[in-house]
Amino acid sequence: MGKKRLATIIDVAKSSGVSAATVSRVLHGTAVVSPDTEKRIRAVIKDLNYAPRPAARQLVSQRTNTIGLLLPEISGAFFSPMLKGIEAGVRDTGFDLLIHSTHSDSNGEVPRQASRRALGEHNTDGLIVFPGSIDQAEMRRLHSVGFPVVLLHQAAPDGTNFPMVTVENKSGTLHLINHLIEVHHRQRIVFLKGLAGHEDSEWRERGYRESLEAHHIPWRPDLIGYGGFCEEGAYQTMLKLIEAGVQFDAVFSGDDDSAAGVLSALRQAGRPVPEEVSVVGFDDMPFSRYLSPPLTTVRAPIEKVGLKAVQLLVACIQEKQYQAEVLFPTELVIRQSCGCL
Amino acid sequence: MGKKRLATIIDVAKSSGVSAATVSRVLHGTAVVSPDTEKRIRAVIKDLNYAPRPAARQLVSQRTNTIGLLLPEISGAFFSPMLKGIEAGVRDTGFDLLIHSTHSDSNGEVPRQASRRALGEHNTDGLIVFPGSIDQAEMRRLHSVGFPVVLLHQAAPDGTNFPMVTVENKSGTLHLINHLIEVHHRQRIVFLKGLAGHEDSEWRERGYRESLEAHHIPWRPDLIGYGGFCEEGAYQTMLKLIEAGVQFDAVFSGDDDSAAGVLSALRQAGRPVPEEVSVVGFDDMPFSRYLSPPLTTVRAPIEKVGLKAVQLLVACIQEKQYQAEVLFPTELVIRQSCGCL
DNA sequence: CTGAAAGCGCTTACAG
DNA sequence: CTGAAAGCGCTTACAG
Repeated sequence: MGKKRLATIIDVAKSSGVSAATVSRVLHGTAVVSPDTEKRIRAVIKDLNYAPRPAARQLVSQRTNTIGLLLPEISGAFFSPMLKGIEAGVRDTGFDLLIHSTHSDSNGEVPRQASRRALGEHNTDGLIVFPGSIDQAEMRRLHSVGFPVVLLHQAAPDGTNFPMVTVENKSGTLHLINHLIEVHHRQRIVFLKGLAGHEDSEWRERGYRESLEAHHIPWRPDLIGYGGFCEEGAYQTMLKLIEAGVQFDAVFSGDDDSAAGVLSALRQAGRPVPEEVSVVGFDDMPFSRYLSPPLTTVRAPIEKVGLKAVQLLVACIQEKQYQAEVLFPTELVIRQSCGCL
Repeated sequence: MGKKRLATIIDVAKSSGVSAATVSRVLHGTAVVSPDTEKRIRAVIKDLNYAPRPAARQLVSQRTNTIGLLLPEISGAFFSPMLKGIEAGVRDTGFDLLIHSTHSDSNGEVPRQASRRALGEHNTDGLIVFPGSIDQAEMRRLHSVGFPVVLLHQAAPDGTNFPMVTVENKSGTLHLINHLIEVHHRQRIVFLKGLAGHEDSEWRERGYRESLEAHHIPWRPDLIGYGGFCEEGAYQTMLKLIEAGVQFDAVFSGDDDSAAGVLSALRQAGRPVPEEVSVVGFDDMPFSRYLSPPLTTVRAPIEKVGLKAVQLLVACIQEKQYQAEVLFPTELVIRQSCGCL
């Protein structure tokens, strides 16, 4: 029950009657070892339940074999598949995954200087960075010291050329809005945007505008609202739009989380979907097909984004070739909230 | 742009004209250092962008200052608040968080021997363990070597006394089913369970049975189905029940994820909720209030569970007092899917 | 095929 | 208040 001292490579070496160097060699397959001794050593390793201490390896190899994930906060349905993809990538490549949220602590304190150091060159070999988790100055510093970083759903800031991975937001939205206009003859389409600087939101807004323009539908500022890419924000905004008497026949909520809020507000206001109002989202989350009515949306392969980000980062770390930017294609998923079937 | 060698404590010491020991002292506040030298050292640290290498610290201190999180797979709405709580706890206590999913890799391979070693005594000071991520033999081994572990939503296996944290499943369900029976006069209540061995599911089933018994309602095997605590499983099962002609006037879906599937199936089958069928869930996820109709459910403070788990684990690690078991109270949240309002 | 030795970057008694 | 020295557990040339 008391803590047992962990076996070290020296323990294994002694029990096997060899030197630590030889044990190290069988551990890494880094040199030929006679079959006999190898077998003996492996038996002892198992017997002693020996596992190399990463700390010691890190110190001598100057590599941590660890990837850091930096995020502003953990929330939204989006987060889960993203992490799932990242975790899968990390597992495939044999790296460890260290996670840190730069959000305020549970007492609501803002992060101090110390937290800037939570993840960095001292404890990881590279970083995957969510939008909003570190500022541009830190990104530039990381870039200037040549530290591997890959960006998720955001472009590299000026002065850096970090690779980034995201999804085809603009064309995905374009097809989505085209569908609303061409098939369902919608003309007054609300768009609910995210926070200023939210790049997914910005690209989706561009797709929205381009579709309107292509169909010679005037762009109306009163149809643009803030949804915050979350249920509550979208819900509140829709209630206000309705109360303000804004006329609309469709809503593109920005993403699927907020589509749930939109649907809820419309239901509460007695506006039948899709008969009177079409509602569409973006992402195609697991719950989206189970909304009422089932949500027409754009499928974004978020798990793949996470997986790819790890692969790019590992390529950076290993100084191999890698793509500077990968944009995963998105796909229109037609269900019933738009008015189809 | 090339990789710069990171500053070491020796670099700081030299630039400050002191020894490494003194630098170490100001870093830890572990001894009084003259104000002058301290100020000088701090300036150099900042100037050189020095951060201590955890690997070196770990090696000498024999502590990793990191907590490991072991999970079977990342999915479900449940996961996000749980991780959020864990991350908050870890941040508050100054530990790092290493995450590993024991799920098959992205090629569908089953985990090999190696992955048993992904997280353990060699690279963490303690483990938070999700159900299904490690087997009982490994738990017993961990226990026998005195390694700190806290269990989430599962009881400690025989032969171990690891602390566990979860929520009041049984009484929460009891109140939920009582509400259905007493207020809405439901008599034929479907229960959708999770996988065999899923302890939350088992406790909820007990609460369900106790409520029925207390109201002298016979327990009917044909009303028990498998929902798997996920949208799809619940959806399919409901479709089958309906097709089989099973009579029911309410559904307790097991959790909120599956409630979305139930609602969807019922809608598709043309069974109005809540007029003809009451539907209730468990967890109170962010999306639940936005379902149609808004879901009556039981609020489970999952984020608190995660936070508490970290606190218990840290107490174990620091050999302080800790509770052997913490059960967070749950609370009935009445919305409209049960038939209220 | 194998071992002795140096060294990775830190902390911690031990002296002073 | 401060420094010299040992040592944490490993890997890696260097010899043989």
